[in-house]
Parts: sequence; C-alpha cells; structure tokens
Amino acid sequence: MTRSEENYLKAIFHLGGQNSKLIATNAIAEQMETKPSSVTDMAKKLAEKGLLHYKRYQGVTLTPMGVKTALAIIRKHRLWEVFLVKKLDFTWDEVHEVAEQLEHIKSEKLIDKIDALLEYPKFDPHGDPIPTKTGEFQERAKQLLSELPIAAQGVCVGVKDTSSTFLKFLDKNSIALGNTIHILDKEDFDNSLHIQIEGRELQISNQIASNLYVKTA
Amino acid sequence: MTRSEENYLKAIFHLGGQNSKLIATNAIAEQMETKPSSVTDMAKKLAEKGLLHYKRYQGVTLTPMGVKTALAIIRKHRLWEVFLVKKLDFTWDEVHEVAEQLEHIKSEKLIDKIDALLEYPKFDPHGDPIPTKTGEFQERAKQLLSELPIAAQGVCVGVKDTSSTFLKFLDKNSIALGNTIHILDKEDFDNSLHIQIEGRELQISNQIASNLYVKTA
DNA sequence: AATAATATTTAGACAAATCTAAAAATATGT
DNA sequence: ACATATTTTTAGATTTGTCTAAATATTATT
Repeated sequence: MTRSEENYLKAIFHLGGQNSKLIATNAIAEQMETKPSSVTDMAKKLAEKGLLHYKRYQGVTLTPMGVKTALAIIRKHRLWEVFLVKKLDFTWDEVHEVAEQLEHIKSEKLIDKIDALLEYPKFDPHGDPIPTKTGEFQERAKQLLSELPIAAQGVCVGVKDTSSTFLKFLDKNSIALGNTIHILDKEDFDNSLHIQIEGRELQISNQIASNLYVKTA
Repeated sequence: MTRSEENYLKAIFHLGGQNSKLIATNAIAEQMETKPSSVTDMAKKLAEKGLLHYKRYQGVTLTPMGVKTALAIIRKHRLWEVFLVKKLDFTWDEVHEVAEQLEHIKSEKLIDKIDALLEYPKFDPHGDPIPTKTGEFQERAKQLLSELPIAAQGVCVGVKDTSSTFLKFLDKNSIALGNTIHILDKEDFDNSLHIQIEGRELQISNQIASNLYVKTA
C-alpha cells in the first residue's frame, strides 16, 4: 500500500463509502484537493487490487477489504492524535497535520504499543471513536450543546466546526474534550447560554453552542 | 526535501562526507542499495540545491547546509530510537527499521517534545551521539571491551557488530546499554573474559568482547 | 605508455501519481 | 424530449526517482 492509496481509501470511507453507497468521483476529488481525472486513475488501480468496486460514470464503494484497510489507517491516525495531546501537550488544533504523517508509519508493533501506552483509548481528542485492531468501533451518541434544556449537563465530546479558528477559541476559553458542562440558563433573546464548566461560569453564544457536541449521561 | 533526498544526505554523511572528503558514487550506491546511475542523478539535484559539491567523475562532499540537514535527520532518527526503547519497550534490534520511517516526519514541535519527554538524551540505544538542535554533538570516547585490562570496569555504550544475530545474543544474555561491566578475569588460552554485569557473573568469548564498546570512567 | 580493469556518466525507458484539454456519458431544465 | 449543463473519462504530457545498456573517464597493470 502506497501512501497515496491509503489517503484515497480514508477519504472514501469518510464520504460514506463503507455502506455500499456510491461515492462520486467529484466528491472524492474535492475531499482530497485533487482533480477528478486523478481520482479515476486511482479508482481503477484500487479496484484492480480488490479494495473497492468501481463502475464507470457511477462511482465507487469500498469492499470489505477496503473498509478494513481504511479503518486501520483511521485507527492509527486517531491513536497518534491522542498520543500527541496526552503525552506531548499538543493542543487540539495542532494534531491533525502531524497525525496525517504518522498514520502512514508501517509497524504493527508500534501502533499496538502506542495503544497500550495510552491505555486503549476509545475516543480521539475530537470525540471521534477509535476502531479496535479488528475494526470495531461505536459511534458515540452525541447531540449539540444548543439542543440541551436548562439544567441539563453533558460531557464535551467533539466539535461540528473543525476550523482552526473555532478550535483556537475553545483553547483560549479552556473548553476541552472531556470537560463536563452544566447549562445554568438560556437567554431567550439570542439563545445564548450561561454555563458552568470545570468550576468556572461562562456566557457563550448560540453559534458556539451549536458547534459543540456533548454526550449526556 | 523529499524522503529520498534526505536518505541520500544521511548516507553521504555516514560515509564521511562532512569533512570535505570526496565520497565515491559507487560507495553511496552500495550504502543505499541502489545503482550508481541513480546516485549520479541525485548528486546533480542535490548540488543544484546547494546541499553538496559535485565534481564529475570525482565524487561528492556535503556543504555546510548539507551537513546541517543530515544532522537534523540523524537527530530525529536517534531520538526516535530512544523513544521506542525507553517508552515502548522495543528491544535493541527492533528499533532501526521503524526509526527509518519516523525520521522523515516533518514537525519541529514534535521532535522537540519527544526530546523533552526523553529528558534530552545525549546518546541513542546503540551508544551513538544525538546531535543537538543546533547540530552539535560529541563522539563518546569508547574502546572495545576486549582491550580493557583485568580489574578494569566500563559502561556499555555501543556495539561494533550491529547484526541482528549479535543484538539478539545481547538481549538474551541481558547485556544492555548503560550496564556497568567489571572484568574479573581473562583466560590466556582463548582470551575469553570472566565478567560481572548487573550483579550477575558471566563468561564471554573474545569474539563477543571485541564487538562491545565500553566507556571507561 | 599502452592496455586492461574499474568507475562513472549519459541516454533512453519505465512506473507512480499527478495534471490539462478534449471527448463521452449522464443529469437537468423547460 | 431535446438542448444544455454537469460530471466523468480518456489521451497525452509532466515530475520524481528509478533502472539498463552503452559510452566515457579514471585508475591500475605490466
């Protein structure tokens, strides 16, 4: 498996190619910031290798083997993200770029040891699930903070908007994954929220609240 | 810098290209397990980039910039080796292959954090020095265990033979880097040694002793 | 110093991954 | 349903890093 092949499989998986849904050439090209013609070339190659089904002019779906391979890469990516945050004090918004490189390191022993060192985490710093070695994972039931009623509480598990701007805002306000958030009050006028987080009290806009995922107990 | 370019610079450095000694095309080809014609191509490219001096039919030496770049890669390689051994319980003979991949990860912050996590080690698990960020490093004064007189003692700092067979022998006999070795007796007949190491006593052949580097106090 | 042996370079080819521009298929709008 | 717009594919070119085989330079031998 080349690095490029791995990146294509990952992108197709993220576009939903695991459930026999046909993924369009253009969608893949956009996701990967490349040209549709390049996608066509790679689709033929990956079909040849039995990693996906390719129908001319129709699109692409992953085979079971393609799904398995994609999950292995996603597993590595997310484990490295946890490592960077937990062991090397990277902030939330810095990990992605480095993990994009580290996910391609080929060593089963290495990733297993990293997994053990981190004590087998189930979720990455963005709240996304980490597949097991055998490819199992469970999506966390999550809802937007803005959807919770007054007096409810939830654990911060992820973001909808993953832009660097937003992640930096969260860092600046010390809102981190795993934090418990209590909703103290809601403002009818602009739907802004009065919350309690890690002992502190904070006022946040509806725009913030509708980009933060929480898991309710 | 592509991965291939980095590998060429590293190989040339290891062949002595840092001290304006001309390194032959064939030597590089052998070190890298590639063909001389490929080396010629790459030499032209790296000369173009100002990383080495290339004289047709003569050979190649690194420029100051080439040396700096090579040292940065060697620094990364050796820090990753320490990480694998100290933090992930890799054995001595397993680290090289993985470090060959990890050394190409591009993130200054990552390698600085790894350096800090390991508490700024000066030597890698093979006893080779780790260059600082600014490219400084000091070769350790070392001698072969077989050269020490009776009653002398030294700290195990490296190996001459780096074959997997030899490294596995050391693991099996729990002879590890950093261990202090006392020479209790020498056998005139075959120059085998009676040593004390980490509390245990051991009989080792001259062939073993002449492939183990120690640093005397 | 001429010849043989070795080392190095050149020229041309190839595979991987990409691109552009043109052609072909599919989808859309009225 | 027909013309138009969009999507996708094809064909051919490009870049990077490699190779083989032939040509050229250097080194060693007698």
